[in-house]
Amino acid sequence: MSCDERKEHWLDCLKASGYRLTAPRRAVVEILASSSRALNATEIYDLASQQYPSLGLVSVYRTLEKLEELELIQRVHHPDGCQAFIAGFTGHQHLLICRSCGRTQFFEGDDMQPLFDRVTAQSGYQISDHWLQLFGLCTNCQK
Amino acid sequence: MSCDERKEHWLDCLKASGYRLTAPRRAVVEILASSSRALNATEIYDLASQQYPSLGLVSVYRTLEKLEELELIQRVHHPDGCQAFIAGFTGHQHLLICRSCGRTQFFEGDDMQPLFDRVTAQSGYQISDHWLQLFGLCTNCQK
DNA sequence: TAGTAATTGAAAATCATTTTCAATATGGGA
DNA sequence: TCCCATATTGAAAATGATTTTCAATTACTA
Repeated sequence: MSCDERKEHWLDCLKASGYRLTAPRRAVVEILASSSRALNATEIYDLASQQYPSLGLVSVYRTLEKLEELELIQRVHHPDGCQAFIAGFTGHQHLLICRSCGRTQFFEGDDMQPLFDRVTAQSGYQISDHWLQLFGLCTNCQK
Repeated sequence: MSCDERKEHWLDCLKASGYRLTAPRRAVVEILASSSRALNATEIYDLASQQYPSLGLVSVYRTLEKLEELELIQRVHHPDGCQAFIAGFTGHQHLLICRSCGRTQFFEGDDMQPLFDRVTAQSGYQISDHWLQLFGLCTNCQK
């Protein structure tokens, strides 16, 4: 899915959920759908303001709220600050984050089920959700 | 390691790193070393104030900073708010957190190395750190 | 025990987020 | 196409968490 396709998909989802397609929402979607690193509200505001100067920071927060509710974006928790968001198009995914440039991508080949089963057997917990992120240096930043 | 042993261990570590053992630090260590759920600065402040009323919230923040630096505690990121801390005595560990009561424990039996190797092969990233948390219901809260 | 430097708590400053509210703009229906 | 109900907006104020500043205090070494 290209950035443009993703953007259209997000706008479709917003609309399908009864939300109006407004200029502030388009501006936020535009930025976040095409970012390869997690951005927080202020960063999105700064970037989107360049194209749409009258944008308010509050609208960024409100749009993030809706995109998260629709599971179109997910929260990224860095070891220190949190509250950044990255696009994710099939609900929950596992992240691989570059410590140096912030580039973020998803990875596969990780079936967590065997681990969940082992932990359930050991602890008795009923596991409903999980959270996995890897940090490192991307190929560019290793040079 | 019992709570008391953990507490003594933390105080030893602080001392060994050149930090002074003061009443506010003892109060924070007392609370956090014996908590089975992650607590944030305010929660620690409220609990510790009961025993040591003149404690300042700022000292809680400063003590958390040092305990984290010494890797005696680790940050817990809930899907929503973050910034809570839990005791962890061998550096980084994987958490299992009850969504209902907040009880937090560590789990084992999860060798992440094969996964890291697969992801490295696929992505070229040099993986240096990771972050794994499971959420669910503990045996008590399933009733 | 004395002296000094680390540490303290209160207050102010800062920063992120949420709430309030009157003005505006979207999109369904005439 | 135009109207209108109402969702949405941005500004400002309120809130909440964290950090900084600073003079007073305290821990610990010599």
